Amino acid sequence: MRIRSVYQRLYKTYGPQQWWPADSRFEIMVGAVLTQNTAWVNVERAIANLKQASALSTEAILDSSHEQLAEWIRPSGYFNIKASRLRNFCQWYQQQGQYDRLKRLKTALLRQRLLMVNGVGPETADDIILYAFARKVFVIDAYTKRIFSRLGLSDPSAGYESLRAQFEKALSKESVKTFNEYHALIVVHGKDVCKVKPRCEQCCLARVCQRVGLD
DNA sequence: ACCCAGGGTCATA
DNA sequence: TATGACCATGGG
Repeated sequence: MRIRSVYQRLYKTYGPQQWWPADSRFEIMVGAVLTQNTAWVNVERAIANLKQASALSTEAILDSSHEQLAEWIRPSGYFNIKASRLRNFCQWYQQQGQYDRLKRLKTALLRQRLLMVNGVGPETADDIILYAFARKVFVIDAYTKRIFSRLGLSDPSAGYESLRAQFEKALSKESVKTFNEYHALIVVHGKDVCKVKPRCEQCCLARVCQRVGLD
């Protein structure tokens, strides 16, 4: 499996990323929702607003009005829809008994429950499961699809679940720490190897291969 | 001015 | 099942 050798190369080149950047598990979960299709620096501003208002908790978020919540998270974009999603998530989190209760669930069941929340899709759920619950799920994002498809290691038309299964099989003997670092390395340095989305297949492929050390 | 960022939902075919 | 529209801010 070359999925493992790509990891070795990335880790050796860039070192540990120490993810997820947050002060608490709840902050990770909030960040996972707010970062949907959004630059992280904007999420940081939104989270800073919540902290300054002492609103980074399920209670404060559930007690606030839609307008107030939307105003706090405005810098992260899509603020109306994300205000609803955050509220949905907090309702669910409260109802499920928060971390201490949820941590008892097996990974597959935890994932299934997370996906029931309107506003939490596969990637957001897996961010939460991996970084807040420290379970071995591999988060598939746009860079992962792009890079591995250009390396010829995955089918370009492969869906989320299929890719996830492929990675999790290849990394089944690895630790949670490896899952953690691998996704972080792809997100932080993925744009390094392939800056633009468009199709400079040749140059992108060449750069990816060079960085990652495959022929 | 244009493109994109640590996506997801819903309607349509 | 697979696209497309939509959400919306901020940096390059």
